[in-house]
Amino acid sequence: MAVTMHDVAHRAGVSIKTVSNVVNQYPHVRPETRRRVEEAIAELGYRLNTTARNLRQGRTGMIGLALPELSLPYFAELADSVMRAAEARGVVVLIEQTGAQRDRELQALDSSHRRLTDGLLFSPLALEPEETERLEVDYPMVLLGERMFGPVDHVTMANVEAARAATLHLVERGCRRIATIGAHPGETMGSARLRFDGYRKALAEAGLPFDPDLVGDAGLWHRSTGAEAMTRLLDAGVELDGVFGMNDALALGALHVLHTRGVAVPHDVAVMGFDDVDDARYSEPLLSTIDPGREQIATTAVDLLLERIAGSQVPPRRVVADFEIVARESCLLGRTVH
Amino acid sequence: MAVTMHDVAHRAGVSIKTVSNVVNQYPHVRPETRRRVEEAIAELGYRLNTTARNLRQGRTGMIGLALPELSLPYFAELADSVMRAAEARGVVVLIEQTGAQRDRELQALDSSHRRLTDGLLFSPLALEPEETERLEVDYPMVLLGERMFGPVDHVTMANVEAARAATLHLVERGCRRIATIGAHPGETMGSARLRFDGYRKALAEAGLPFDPDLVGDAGLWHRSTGAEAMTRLLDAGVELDGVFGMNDALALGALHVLHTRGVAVPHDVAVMGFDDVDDARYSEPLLSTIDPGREQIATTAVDLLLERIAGSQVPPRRVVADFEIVARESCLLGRTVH
DNA sequence: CTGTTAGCGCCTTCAC
DNA sequence: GTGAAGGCGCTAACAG
Repeated sequence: MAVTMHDVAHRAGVSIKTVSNVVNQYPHVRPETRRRVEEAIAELGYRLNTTARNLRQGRTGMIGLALPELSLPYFAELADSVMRAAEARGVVVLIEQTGAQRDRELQALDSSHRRLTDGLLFSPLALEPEETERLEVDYPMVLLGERMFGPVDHVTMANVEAARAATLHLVERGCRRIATIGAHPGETMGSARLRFDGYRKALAEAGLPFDPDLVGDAGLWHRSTGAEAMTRLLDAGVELDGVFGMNDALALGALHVLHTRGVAVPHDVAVMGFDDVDDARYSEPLLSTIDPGREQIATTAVDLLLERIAGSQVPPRRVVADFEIVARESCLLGRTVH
Repeated sequence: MAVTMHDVAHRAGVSIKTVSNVVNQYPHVRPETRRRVEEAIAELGYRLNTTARNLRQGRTGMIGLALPELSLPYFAELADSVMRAAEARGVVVLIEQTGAQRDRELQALDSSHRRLTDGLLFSPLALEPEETERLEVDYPMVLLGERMFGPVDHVTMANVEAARAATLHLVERGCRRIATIGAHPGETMGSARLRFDGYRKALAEAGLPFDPDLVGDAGLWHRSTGAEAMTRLLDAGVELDGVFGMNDALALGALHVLHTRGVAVPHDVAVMGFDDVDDARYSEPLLSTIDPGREQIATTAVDLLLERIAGSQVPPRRVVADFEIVARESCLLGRTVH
């Protein structure tokens, strides 16, 4: 069977408690004793039994991460960041996919995984704002994303501000007819609505008129839907010199179409995305975009959750991550007609 | 504190063992007793403590999945399939990223996660074939991918055969000058080499000459590198009427360039990818590709691993998944000059 | 600084 | 068909 602390203690000629002290970095152990124990550990190939520790301590050392889909680049990269942040703090992440389906999101709140984790990072996409009471669960939880505002900690992007900044960035580069792609008409919250609001805000501030003809709807935020929306705009003959894609996939789809149609980017049309997904570093031309602070979101969310797990009872907090404009080729300066 | 079996037993007026029997679907429980226990469970909101069960049973009910990166679409979708397969079998998946770095791959073999999992599904990308002895670990493991052939169970794609089939598919559609993109010159194993071998095999069978000018190298298998390779081929003025991308990202990058250059797909050039990634369903035109049997790979790998965990001592097995040609628009028939 | 004791919540063994 | 006892490997509390 597996080597236990008992075996190590026996071998090192100490008690089991001393072994525990060494393993747990308890400071008051005589160096000589510590050495003997460490030697025994090495010789026996001992490895701590996490399950036993967890049972004893009443925690599992794991946190859950429930997200729509790993195959959506933003979430894959978010998962990456969360795992890194968690690792740095000594906890392990258990990922769960909800497929952005309402019932599976509800299920995640009550799945068997909840018995295996000390808390949950929850990124819902389908739950409705009216269902916030479902978020009143009896375990620590931190919400990610824009979707809900229940009585729990919440880490979110500066959607409005960042979209505004992206649009203004295009204005500063000389754009006067700026289209946006990815709108969800009728939506009252959620990223599409918030980013659209930021876009309009920027136009207003810049003294540019809002033109509904410059708005490209796109339900799913994929390359293909971005390409379709861009195609519709071009086919409609709308005059434009800038495009703000509400995420990078949409913007990349738009870039693709512009290329195909012989529209020079950034010379004729400048393009901004949103998310700073890995792909944006590999496009032609390189896509300018918004870094929404994914790292910060991940580390903050993990920290808030760990505080709750540690027993913090402060009122629900709301953290908005810092964003940054990532200026690349697709909206280089110097494109303006002087 | 949490509700325990003891509480339930007390409430139902039975012993703790009876509760355990009910919870574990033990058949010989009087219906009346079962009902009483189930009632008590519901009333108290009892949930089994998995940690305690795991400690007692000496297993964790979790399996590890170590893969290069979730942000690579193929692996994100593989993770998805593995999680589904595992769920159906009542086990939970713990994902770990290695970044395709040799040291982190080695680390994964010995990380703290190993104490939390009953076994490991390991998909290395950087380890060298000479290092197969590192795979002789003291826990159940199943290898995924082409990279290594150590003394462990291995589930792999039919790389050579599928690449051959993809290339022949282009031949059947009338292609005579078929380029391939994604080659890794000098590689002796790994997907790039195997798929290249399949490509050459198909050419030979079809009686077509192999022309080194039709081979586009690409170290990383991204859209951008695919686009670059395609650009180099076109710029070199090589005559071609078909392209086999060694994965979908490469093929999608090539599609993009062909579009930009005004080359009609599939009319002038037919294109095949490999992997059947989600994106292939959203491109313009839709990308024909190879479904390498990801679902089958996932379910088989999970099954093999669970057999090992259950104690199976049979010699290492090697399973090659079935593949399928997914014919979409990018290589439609009727493009041939008759 | 180190040893002893007593469980964490569950399942297995063996009675009854 | 059900109950009682013991222990999985570890750590918290308290001695010494």
